[in-house]
Amino acid sequence: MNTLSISDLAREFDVTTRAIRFYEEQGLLEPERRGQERVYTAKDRTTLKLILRGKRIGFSLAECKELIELYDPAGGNRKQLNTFLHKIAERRAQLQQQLLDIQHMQLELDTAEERCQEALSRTD
Amino acid sequence: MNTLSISDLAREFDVTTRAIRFYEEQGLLEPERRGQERVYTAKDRTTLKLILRGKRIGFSLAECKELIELYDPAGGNRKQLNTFLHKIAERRAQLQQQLLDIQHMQLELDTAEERCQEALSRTD
DNA sequence: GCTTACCTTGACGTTAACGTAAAGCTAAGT
DNA sequence: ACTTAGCTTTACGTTAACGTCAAGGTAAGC
Repeated sequence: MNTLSISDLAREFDVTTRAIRFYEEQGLLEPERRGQERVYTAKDRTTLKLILRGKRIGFSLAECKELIELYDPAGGNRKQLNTFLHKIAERRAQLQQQLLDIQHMQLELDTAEERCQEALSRTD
Repeated sequence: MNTLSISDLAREFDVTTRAIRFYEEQGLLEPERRGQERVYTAKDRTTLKLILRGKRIGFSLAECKELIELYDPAGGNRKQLNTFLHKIAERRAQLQQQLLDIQHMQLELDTAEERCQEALSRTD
């Protein structure tokens, strides 16, 4: 029986136990109980991984929840799947824009650095 | 005299006038006044563009302010420039991770979609 | 039996980035 | 004179995602 405690999970993914309980409170996780302690399985661990991945991409917890529910009930609802594929497409577009923005800034910072170094060299 | 009103700017960049005033309140913008009305120049417009670009990348307003100050005083401080190049590097790494995360999800959603379509085809 | 470590719930606090009235000035059109 | 449109400041409200006590239960080791 490969089960995990809440702090096992917290350590592994570098989040606080408070955060994990919060995800449960929001309905993203439902671990079993041994007495009143939470017991996490490999599936819960996968779910948490999904949550954190979703967050990194910029999804809200509510959106992460939708994402998770997409995997659970053996795929009942086709419409939700499409709306979510749409959301992912949006994120990709946003990522593309971010890439452009960063490249833009990089260029401007490069010239700023040049000006700065020129000014410094004149001080010598 | 190519000057802009606050709602000109708001329209052009699709932000509210409240947001623009907030940026000023936080010290990111300092437009001139005609009477008590704000008057924006092309330079202010560029600054706002920088702010919004910074935000898209994920910088906080405080960080955006640092960014702006990098261009202003004819480049005085070498140290700040380096710390900011560092921050940009961090954002690029984060972007890379986001790309990976999105690819990951895309794969998983692809298989989820397959399962879903299988299930649907069996219903026929 | 006492300490230590880890777990629980409950509830209030926090931060960023604005939203949203409230209350009023001003210039333009009718 | 009246309405409309756009501008102003002041100030309280909002949302997400936790942080941070408070107060206590439990199991292990000495």
